[in-house]
Amino acid sequence: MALQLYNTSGRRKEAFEPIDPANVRMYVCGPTVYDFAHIGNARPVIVFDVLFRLLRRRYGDAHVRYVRNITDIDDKINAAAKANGEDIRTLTERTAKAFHEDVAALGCLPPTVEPRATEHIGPIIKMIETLIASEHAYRAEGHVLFSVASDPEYGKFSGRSRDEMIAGARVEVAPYKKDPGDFVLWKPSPPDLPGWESPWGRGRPGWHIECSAMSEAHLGETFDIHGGGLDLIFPHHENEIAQSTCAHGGKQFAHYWLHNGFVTVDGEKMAKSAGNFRTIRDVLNDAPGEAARYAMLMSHYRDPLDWTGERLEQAKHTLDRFYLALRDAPASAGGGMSPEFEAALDDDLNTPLALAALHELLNELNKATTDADKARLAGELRASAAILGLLQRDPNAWLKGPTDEAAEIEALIVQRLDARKAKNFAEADRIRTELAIRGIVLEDKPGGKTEWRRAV
RNA sequence: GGCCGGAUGGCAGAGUGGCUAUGCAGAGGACUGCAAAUCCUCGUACAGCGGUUCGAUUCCGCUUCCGGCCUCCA
Repeated sequence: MALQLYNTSGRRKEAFEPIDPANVRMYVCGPTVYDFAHIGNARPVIVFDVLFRLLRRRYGDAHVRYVRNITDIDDKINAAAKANGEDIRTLTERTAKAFHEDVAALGCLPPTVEPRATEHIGPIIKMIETLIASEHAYRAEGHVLFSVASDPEYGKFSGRSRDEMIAGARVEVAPYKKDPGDFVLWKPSPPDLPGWESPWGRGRPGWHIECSAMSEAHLGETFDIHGGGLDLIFPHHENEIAQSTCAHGGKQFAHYWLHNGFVTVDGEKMAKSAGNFRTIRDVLNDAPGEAARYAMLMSHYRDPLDWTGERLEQAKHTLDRFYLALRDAPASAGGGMSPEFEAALDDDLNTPLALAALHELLNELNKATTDADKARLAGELRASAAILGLLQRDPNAWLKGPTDEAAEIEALIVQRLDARKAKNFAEADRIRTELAIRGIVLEDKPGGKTEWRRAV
């Protein structure tokens, strides 16, 4: 079955067909690096990582080009640097590094290219010049603005008319704008803030133009998939489309637009003022990244997701069950995705249904009686889960966790086995309880062997 | 005010015009010295009101409630 994706442009599922049948190009809006990333930022990174992995499986690793930018020039960055008394460059480097560590812990592959806005000032200026030359942009008091009136298609993507936008505008309109909807492509920058020389004086780019310029630089004028959070539909993506199509003589920008839903925490929108701001770091403190990833994939990417401690616990517990089965299965070579699993992902990345398919495999694996069946099912389970970025670790590493007391635990287990052989069950239970208090769970396997793992 | 998306069992969460996923928690059973893990069985949910239909949780309309966006935002 062919991959179906829900296209925000048109608001329906469509069969995915890349422009070049052999190569896929995808752009996803990345983070603005001014602070630690929160759990809401993690969602698009994980969701599009799953899509990246699925596309790589289909088209080959070398045939999927995934670009995710880093916005390292922005008002919030300037403000945060000032508040910290930190150099701007130091702040963005530090924050970008933290972001990389966080998403790596969540099991996300690095994108093919990770362009930075500050490294694309040349292409940005060039694109703005093109827009001015074709009268889609104009200069006003040191700024360069995009003229929404010059683009009859403006507003179509996000489904709003210009009248509505004006009527609904809740922000004071700068007096130099010809139209209240016009947005900044370039703005002046004072000497104490980052800026670049340009035909319009020293300044810096607006947020929207960065993505248009960087996607063109790394994917060309037209590419296949553009992703991001739901909140970016307007104005960010609407503006990107306007800039890129107008700069490219009306050529279509991205063919498929994918947007992930929002994450709330304990039922409420995350806000520092509400005290429910949850960074990826906070979450990684409570659980392994793989559990957080599983918890994220429990909901369909377009639906809202409420992040709770209970959800994370459940994810952790469920992964224990999978790794328990994998631990006891014979080593398996390769294997493919299960058909049910593949069909679920093909249907607009239905990860909850895909996880259900994984549970079917788990159940079969637990019931399998021959080594051949076990190896086959374990292989299929791992090969399927790999697309979700799950179940790729060594089961014992997952179940036992980092520990330097393994030898001591093993010794106690031997003592307990001796006691059991002597039918001294009181002593055997005493040792088991002692370990339980330390968070160690024992499992007596058939054949007199005892396994241990860390309790959830 | 405008535009969009939701409402499913104790919780999480798919899906479907009739055969009513999956996981967690819970109950009973098998296995076990007892456990743990695993397996088996069980609970019969689709916000409300109308309409279409032989039949609607699924399609249509209205109502209520919730969330997102309306130039900071994943």
